[in-house]
Amino acid sequence: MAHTMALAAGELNALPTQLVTEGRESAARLHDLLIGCVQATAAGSTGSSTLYDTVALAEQILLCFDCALAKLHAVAAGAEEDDAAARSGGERKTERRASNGGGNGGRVQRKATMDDNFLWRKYGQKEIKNSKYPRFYYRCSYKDDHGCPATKQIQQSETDPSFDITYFGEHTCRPGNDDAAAAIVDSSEELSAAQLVISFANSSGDASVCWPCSGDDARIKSDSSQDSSLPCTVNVYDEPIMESTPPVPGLPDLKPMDGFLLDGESLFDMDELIYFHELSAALGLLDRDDGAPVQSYR
DNA sequence: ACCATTTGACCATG
DNA sequence: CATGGTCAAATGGT
Repeated sequence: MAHTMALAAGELNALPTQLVTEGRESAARLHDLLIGCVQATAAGSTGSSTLYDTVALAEQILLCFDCALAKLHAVAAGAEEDDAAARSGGERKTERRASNGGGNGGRVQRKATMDDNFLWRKYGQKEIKNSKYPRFYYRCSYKDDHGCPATKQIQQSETDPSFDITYFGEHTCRPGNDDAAAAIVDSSEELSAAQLVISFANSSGDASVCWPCSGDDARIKSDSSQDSSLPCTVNVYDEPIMESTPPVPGLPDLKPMDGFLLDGESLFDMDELIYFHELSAALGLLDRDDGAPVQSYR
């Protein structure tokens, strides 16, 4: 392997994913070479069962890497929200939101599998009438530092294993205004393409949902352009989808993480690691062929 | 000791 | 008055 260099302390977080990614790429190349051997062998003879076994082994290695990548990212995505709270400063007195209880206009609803990229502090939880699941209330951890008015509400959907996340207000805690906030965004921007492969639960892309200052959100901003203070909702799929993924016949109980990643849309591809159109669709940035509404106003 | 989360109470709205 | 959103003291983790 090529990764025997000393590790910088700052790389400890990102490196496991990078290592696994590169390991997977190496396995993919091995798999390609073996496929080439199989084809060459099959052209002249009946083929070697040992060779087929080797190809199967390579495929299993690939699957292991896929699963490892997905799990790595799942852990990272889960830790991120925890870190969000953990890294925030102390809470002080806060103001009641001006729009509290009062007529919110529209709301943008999106389907996504990623977390956002902000630091949130939970400030409340409420049982909602006629709803099976409680609603959780979060506000931006930088509300105190930057007066950031952004809040979000999370509630598990009653109809599917997703979470409805409704955002209120705009983030004013921009990168550069605060070291911690900048560090978060910087780290997300350093995510490799390979990480994106498995990281539709990743936080980086979703930041644009309610961060009109970032580059990608022009479309979203325009979609909810009536008023930037209007709330928007994101449906986030969680682990249960992954668990519903059927086992792969003939292989150990290792499951491709496609369900976890894209609601069953795609498995990793050796040649094209990033499906930007699918990513965009998953993010609700593009209209989908199936006509499913990915954005709506209420 | 500090800080984030929990949770009951309080407040605003319809 | 019912409901949802927020506050803030209590609690627990590090």
